[in-house]
Amino acid sequence: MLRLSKLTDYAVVVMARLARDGALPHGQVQTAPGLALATGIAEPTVAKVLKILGQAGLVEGLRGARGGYRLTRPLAAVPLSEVIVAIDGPIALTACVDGGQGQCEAQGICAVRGRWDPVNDAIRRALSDITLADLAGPTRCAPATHFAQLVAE
Amino acid sequence: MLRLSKLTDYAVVVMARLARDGALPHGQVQTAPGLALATGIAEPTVAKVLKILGQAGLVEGLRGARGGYRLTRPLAAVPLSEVIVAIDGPIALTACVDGGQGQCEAQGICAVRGRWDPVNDAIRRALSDITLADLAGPTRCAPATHFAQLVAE
DNA sequence: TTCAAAGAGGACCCATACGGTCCTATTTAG
DNA sequence: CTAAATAGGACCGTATGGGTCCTCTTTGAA
Repeated sequence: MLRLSKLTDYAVVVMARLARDGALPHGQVQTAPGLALATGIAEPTVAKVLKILGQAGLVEGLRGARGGYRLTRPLAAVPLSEVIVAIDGPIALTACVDGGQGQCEAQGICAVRGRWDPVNDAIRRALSDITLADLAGPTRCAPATHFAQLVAE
Repeated sequence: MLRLSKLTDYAVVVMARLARDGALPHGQVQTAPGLALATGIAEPTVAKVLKILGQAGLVEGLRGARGGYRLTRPLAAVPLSEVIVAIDGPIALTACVDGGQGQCEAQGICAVRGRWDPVNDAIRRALSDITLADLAGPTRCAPATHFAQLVAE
């Protein structure tokens, strides 16, 4: 089954939740424990995902008390491919295209050598054309600057 | 790293080799040991791949002495997606789209529920538009009905 | 008629990768 | 000064899949 890792799935859910709760660029922040509660994902896992997303620059972490995370870009500006690369690493369907380092032992007789590139490009293109906004759908709630929105959870 | 299984990679190589050596529909057959030698892939692994491809109807196995395998369709009529499905199973990037059976524990609060379908469709479309002929490249040798072609290997 | 060569169909083992957890250090608001 | 939160690791158990092997069936040829 060609599938992406669970962590990537979690990352999409978490980022969608950040947007929904108003943790937009230069907005308020959302804590990892809070996101865990809101998404139903275990808290250490949420923390791990957010740390990785932070290293990739997709979210911004504010340390200290009253710290938390917020997006660095609106969801519509984040292609899905970028999240996958951040969590899973480069998108390359076969090992033999990862640069010249891992020399394939059968390269002398391999009939398809170098021909996977169009396939990888097609996949990357498909995943780049979809943004997290497409996955998250319309934000049902206005940015939760209203207290009523918060307690309604 | 979003990648397909090694077995799928092997399958493409083996099928490309079948075509190259003239094991076309209604043509001569090619044995698993012979293909292993020709491709550099271990013989039990080649046999395993061919058995799976046979179940999927992508190759035809002829039993008995002088038996072997041949393609059931020319490479240009085999989309890459079909090989991936045969070896890896259905193409679905996340678990939550595999029908209703594996109910996601967070389905009540999941913000992206049901929105992965366009992503999966895009991937499937990209992989369906590429045929094995694209991956194998031009067949350098004419179908090996000439004995000279065979011994030249 | 017998034998050898080849596919069909499983069962099985093991290494790797990944999910998941936890620990410690650092930062910062109150 | 303390509590709350992120940052950055280390660590472990399990599940998946790659790879091998064994047995049975089929079939051409001696």
